[in-house]
Amino acid sequence: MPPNRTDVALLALIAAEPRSGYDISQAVDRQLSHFWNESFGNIYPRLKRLHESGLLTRDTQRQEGHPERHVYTITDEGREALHSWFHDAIQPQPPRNELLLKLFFGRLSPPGVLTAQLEKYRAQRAATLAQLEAIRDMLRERARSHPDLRWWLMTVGAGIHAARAAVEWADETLATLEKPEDS
Amino acid sequence: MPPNRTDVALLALIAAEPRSGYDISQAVDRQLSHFWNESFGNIYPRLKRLHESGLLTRDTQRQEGHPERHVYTITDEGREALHSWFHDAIQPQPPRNELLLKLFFGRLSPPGVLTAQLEKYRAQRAATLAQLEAIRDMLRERARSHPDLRWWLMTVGAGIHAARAAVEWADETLATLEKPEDS
DNA sequence: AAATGCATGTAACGCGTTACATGATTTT
DNA sequence: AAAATCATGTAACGCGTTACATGCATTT
Repeated sequence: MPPNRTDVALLALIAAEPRSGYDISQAVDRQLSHFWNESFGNIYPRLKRLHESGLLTRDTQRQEGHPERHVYTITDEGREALHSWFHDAIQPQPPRNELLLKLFFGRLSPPGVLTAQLEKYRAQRAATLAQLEAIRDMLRERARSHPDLRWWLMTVGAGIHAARAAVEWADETLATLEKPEDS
Repeated sequence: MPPNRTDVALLALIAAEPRSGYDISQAVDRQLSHFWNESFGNIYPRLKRLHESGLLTRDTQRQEGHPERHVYTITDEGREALHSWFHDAIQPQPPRNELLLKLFFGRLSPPGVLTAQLEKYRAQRAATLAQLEAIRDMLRERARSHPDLRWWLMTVGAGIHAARAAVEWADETLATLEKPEDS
């Protein structure tokens, strides 16, 4: 039985360095958020299960005043599972693009509404593009000799290409909407 | 309470023309599959609920030899719900891109594996691109005066832009992987 | 004879989110 | 004094998928 997607994400994060549930949540939000997400209520039970099935070990750190901190480390068995995941075929997530759904049925829409939706979308994607370009530049400067640099640049690059394409498409589409129907 | 995403998709499909559950499943697979999906086991219970809450009417057609066919039509209340959905802000689906997850942790991967994954992805996206371009050309020819043409071309255009960007990114990334680590 | 298509639905399950619950420390 | 941060977890729920269940008509 292939491990589920949350499990492998947790395994990879912990394989890179030992972490607690809280650490993982932070790391996802700070470093993976443009292509991955995990919710609190899912992380903790999953870590528990991974620990129980021997893919992780747990180290409880007691600190005065603070609640206990459970730091997880990957085991050899966990590393094996991680390695086989890298080989596994990628399971594409079923597409659900609500903007495209609205556009497809655009004829049924009240006039003007979809133009507004598209403009908002365009703005969001342009903002993402700028943000990712800034991250890319920052990485090239400050992480010049980090062993993960090339891998990080790849994922940022994916976001940049996608965002750029989205902005171009939105502009093209908005231009079409301005023209009369019989163009 | 805003209707859920499956409900609005069903409403839109039925607003465009009255359909049965089976018809909907077909239409989704044939026309929306590159940006939307619906599963059988979800469509039927949802239609039932939409009917019960008055957004759809149901017309039962009996045919000899065949099981009954339940054709749904949208009501005024349903049309209202649909209109307000067009105004609603788009709920972005939380990102989960497994390929990027693998790449981000690429340093932990057995050598060569990610190159193979990327090549496969590149091939898939290139195939999608060709397919969408064919659909676009076909639409421009055969649906020249269809009132939905412009809307359909927009969604196809989104797919084309996205696929093209994906192929370009994959090529760029594969080129990086061929170079030695210290490039 | 077997496979495919038409046609409808239910049951069980997995996954993940949101809200709930708690409480100290540090910053504003 | 209030808000944010650190830190862990549980409970309830919603959503959607897969598998189950049925059966005729048509095509191969």
